[in-house]
Amino acid sequence: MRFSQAFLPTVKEVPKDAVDASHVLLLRGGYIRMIGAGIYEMLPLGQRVLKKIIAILREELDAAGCQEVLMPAILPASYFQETGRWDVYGDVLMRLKDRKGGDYHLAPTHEEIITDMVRRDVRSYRQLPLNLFQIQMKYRDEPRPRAGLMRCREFLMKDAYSFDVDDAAARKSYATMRSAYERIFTRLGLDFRIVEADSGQIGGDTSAEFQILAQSGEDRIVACDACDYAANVEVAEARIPEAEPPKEADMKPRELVETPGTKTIEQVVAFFEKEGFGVEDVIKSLVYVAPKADGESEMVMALVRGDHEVNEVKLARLMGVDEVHLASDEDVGRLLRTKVGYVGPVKDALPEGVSIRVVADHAVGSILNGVAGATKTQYHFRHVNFGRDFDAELHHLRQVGDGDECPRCGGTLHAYRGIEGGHIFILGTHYSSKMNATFLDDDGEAKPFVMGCYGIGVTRLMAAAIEQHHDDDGIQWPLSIAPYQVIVLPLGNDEQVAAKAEAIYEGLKAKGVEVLLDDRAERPGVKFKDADLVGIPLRVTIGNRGLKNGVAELKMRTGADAEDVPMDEIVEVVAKRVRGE
RNA sequence: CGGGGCGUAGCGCAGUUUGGUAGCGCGCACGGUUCGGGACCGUGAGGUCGAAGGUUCAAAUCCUUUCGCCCCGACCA
Repeated sequence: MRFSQAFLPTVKEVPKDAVDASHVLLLRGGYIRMIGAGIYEMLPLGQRVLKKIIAILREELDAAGCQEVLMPAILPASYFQETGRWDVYGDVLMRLKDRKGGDYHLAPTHEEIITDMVRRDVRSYRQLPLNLFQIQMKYRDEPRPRAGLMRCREFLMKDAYSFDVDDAAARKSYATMRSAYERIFTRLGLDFRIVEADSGQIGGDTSAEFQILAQSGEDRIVACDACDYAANVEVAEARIPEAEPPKEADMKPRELVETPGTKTIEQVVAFFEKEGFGVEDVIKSLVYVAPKADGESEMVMALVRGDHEVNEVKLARLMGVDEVHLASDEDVGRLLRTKVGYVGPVKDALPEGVSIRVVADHAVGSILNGVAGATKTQYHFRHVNFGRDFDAELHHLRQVGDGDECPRCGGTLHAYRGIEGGHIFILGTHYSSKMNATFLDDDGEAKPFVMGCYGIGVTRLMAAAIEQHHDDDGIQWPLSIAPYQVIVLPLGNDEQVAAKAEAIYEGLKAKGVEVLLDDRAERPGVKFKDADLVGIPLRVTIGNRGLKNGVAELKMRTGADAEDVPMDEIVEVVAKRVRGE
């Protein structure tokens, strides 16, 4: 492609609304343009990158035995009504009506449709296993689209769905997809971790996220430095340190202390620190509301050490609900007759007749002579002990963080930020049983398909790759997904230089290399800046200087230095480099 | 949904407090000089100031309503 003919509008100034590196560089580099919140156009360069990613996906999925299908983006409401997601999805679903007033929506994901597709035509175990995938736009009215392609309302997604006869077979499909994903992410040039994760609304018991490590990632994960344990902090566990429970003999008498103006842990610590108490002596008591499916809700008191945070996903699992949220000041006042900030678990201090479930993190069980709220506004207790002063169910309840011990091997966990690039699930019969999708097994019985689903956010990967591969000057595409592999820069207006560049351009094209020739009548500085911004992996520069010595300059986008290559070898050298030789 | 910010030329912004002929930089077009890290000089095109209503002799500027975008939080296969 000739730069002079390319629709490749690069921009010098940073667009006002872009913050993250990938967003800024995709806009500046002429890859995408925004049309509305979370809605983008792909310009030619962006489309080329997408096609590269898609090609890798297709190759690896085909190799894994998957078959590609295409499903409608616009769906009648009936399918999501069958599984209840018409209601569950709430405002995230882009709903619309046709001229007759019928309910439709844009597909945020396709489990129902694929299940329907399979139940129509698959009747026998002999037709299984089956793994179907699609690559297409999906639609979610996100509460907050952000960061360019990172979180969009319309986004390109690859989803695969497996159908098996039983759990064992489903696990096999899952394992196959897991290794296919490892190959895919590796080929995309991404530094990633496979982490244990919460399955969320989609259901199912086994799932893993493919997290792309990046400072700007929305997710927080931990990974062990000694074994391959890695998990999203939502579900991460840490080894419980072998701590002696407090001995009766060491317990001091509990005392009520007036502590005005100490609503936060920080204030409590400041108040008690001259007496030798630290933040790890404080018992943080938080009241949560767990809304049950039947509309009722239960209150629960969750205890963690002062320097720890409650893991709300784990708390919700513990309570058997989808989610929990902190109780409002009013809720707390009504139940415990105290202000938020002075809540505590001490039994004797709770208002008469009040009973509340109390759950605590293991670390709370081993605090000796701790500090806790007195369930009385402006008061705390000192010398509070588990067992003597309060009871609680001990669980893994806190958020795991950097420096915690690995639950598997005792190694050290490190914290990272990640971008969720893929998520694979074993769904079981969650959808198939609701939708009465069954096959006849070899014993002659009708059984629901055992399903799995496997998603990759294609447009998001494009952004994630940039988050991981850029510098101050621009993008540094991995060779496997770069829009062009090589950019040829003739400098100055020397006709011989132009002719030489032309020859190299043609030579590379003839060898199947994807080349961009910057034949614009621009000054050298402009061409260099644009080449760096756009992020083409290999750069061949031809100038007067080199021409005199019979050499072209070859530079990797990621490298610091350029090397001189004899003019008559440059095509072959570059072609080899592109082939990875 | 809560908090904050912003809509003025293709892009980035000033002008709004204190109403009075809409400006700057980049980009774009033309001419000239220049040519290895976003050159310089000259000329020029380009704006119903997000939209609607109101106040006023007069509104980018004041008032009301409304739409959109960004950031933080809540939320999120």
